[in-house]
Amino acid sequence: MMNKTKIKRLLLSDTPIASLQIRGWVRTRRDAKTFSFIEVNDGSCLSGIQVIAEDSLANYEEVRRLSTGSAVAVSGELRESPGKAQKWEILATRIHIYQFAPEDYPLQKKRHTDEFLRSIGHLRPRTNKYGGVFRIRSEAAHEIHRFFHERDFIYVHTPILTGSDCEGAGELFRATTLEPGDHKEADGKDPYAHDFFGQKTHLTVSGQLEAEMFALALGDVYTFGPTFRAENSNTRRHASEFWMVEPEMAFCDLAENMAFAEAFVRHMVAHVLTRCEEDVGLFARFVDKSLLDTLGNIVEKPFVRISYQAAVDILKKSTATFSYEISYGKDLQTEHERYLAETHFRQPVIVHDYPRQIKPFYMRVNDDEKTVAAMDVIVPGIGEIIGGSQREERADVLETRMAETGMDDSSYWWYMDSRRYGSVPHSGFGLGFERFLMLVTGVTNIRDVIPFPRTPGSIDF
RNA sequence: UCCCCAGUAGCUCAGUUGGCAGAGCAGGUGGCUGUUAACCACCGCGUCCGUGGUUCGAGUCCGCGCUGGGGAGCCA
Repeated sequence: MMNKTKIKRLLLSDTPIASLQIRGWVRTRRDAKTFSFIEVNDGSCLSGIQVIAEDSLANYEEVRRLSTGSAVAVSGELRESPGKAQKWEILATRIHIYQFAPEDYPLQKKRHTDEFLRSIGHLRPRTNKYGGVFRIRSEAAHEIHRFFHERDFIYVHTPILTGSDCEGAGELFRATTLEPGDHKEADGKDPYAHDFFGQKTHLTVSGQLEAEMFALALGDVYTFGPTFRAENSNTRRHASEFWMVEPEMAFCDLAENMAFAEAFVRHMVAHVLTRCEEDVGLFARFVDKSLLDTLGNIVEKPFVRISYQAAVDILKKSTATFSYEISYGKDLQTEHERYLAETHFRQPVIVHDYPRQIKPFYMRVNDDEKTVAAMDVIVPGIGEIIGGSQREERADVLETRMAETGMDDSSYWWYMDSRRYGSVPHSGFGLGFERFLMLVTGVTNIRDVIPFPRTPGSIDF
């Protein structure tokens, strides 16, 4: 059996090839008098390759019936194409048909709406746009690991199942083997005593606290995996299951943290621009005309850095009208963040040093006692893509903060321990992987950068 | 969870003051052609989201529900 060749490799060839085989799916077929043009795509890249099927083929009558979506193996010769639109084509010597796609194949040779394609999520990766999204997703995921590995970060697999009652970020999904009725316990005892882990258990909302423990042992670490939020968020920027990249660095303060976050985002954008050029080109042409400008801007210009106080001052002075009042001590609203990144600065902005009362317990209290060493990276079009902070390393201050934010510190004894035995300044952040993908593709709905998205009321496929 | 918009052929949509359900694409047949979102001719294609109401008559107006989308909140 002849080995199959990926179309991606063939298109890069600088010489004809006498004999090869490709396997893929028919995108379109056009008939000429004595032969047929078949465009075959195998998913390895955006482009397909043009196959010339002459009427001398043994099964030419069948070949002429090949429809969009049909699966084939084509053996033949790679030769220069006399046509204008492509350099190479394959002159077929044999076409094996795995299966015809019948006429009710939902994907046509035309533009479909994203809404329709979501309803056929099992087929949409066969389209140009979604093939591109998921090739870019794969390339970016791979590069994240390479980026950290190159910088001597240790990759930590933090748990998906957690016993922490509250990790300080959002609503949690319950994980249980109990049946719904079993949760009632007549004698007033903890109903979860009989559950699988003997206590209330949830899906993780962040690997940060566990990552901190490893940073305080291994220096620089990161996690990259799924996280779950049971929030009833119905927006194009939220999903119930999404992936986060969370570096955590010992001996690192907020300024170093911000510098690292910026370097990370810029590296990733630059990498996608060069390594996924063809797919990014598709998005720049059909999805977001300003995509290349936006991404070039991110790669070339340093991010703006302003304190929360300065951001509030800018917003107060601005002539723009906001539906939410802006005042010191209140969190920035989406409209405020968008104004900063899209109207005022027109480039990514890092806002830092937020009021302590609007931020979680683990963020380090600054010397002014009023603010914490937090930072958010806001990018045009997406909003917040990174949230991070320097962590509170002082045990007594941390205890105060936990009390202040109404947390039960008994379940965090292990977290507190890390502040008793060789505690050091350390920092980290979380990058929403899907939001990054929205940024580099121009895709405006998070459901369209996740293979099988989970959102409130929707868990098909 | 709140506010707004939408749901008509396989897909994308039009459908006027309420009066016989339409087009393009896809599919089928034939023609033409080193074509490339091919082209030309002909053919078929409907639970007008569901439900109740108003009316001589509802795709169209009204109530309720379902689904999808956008915005907000929450957040990454």
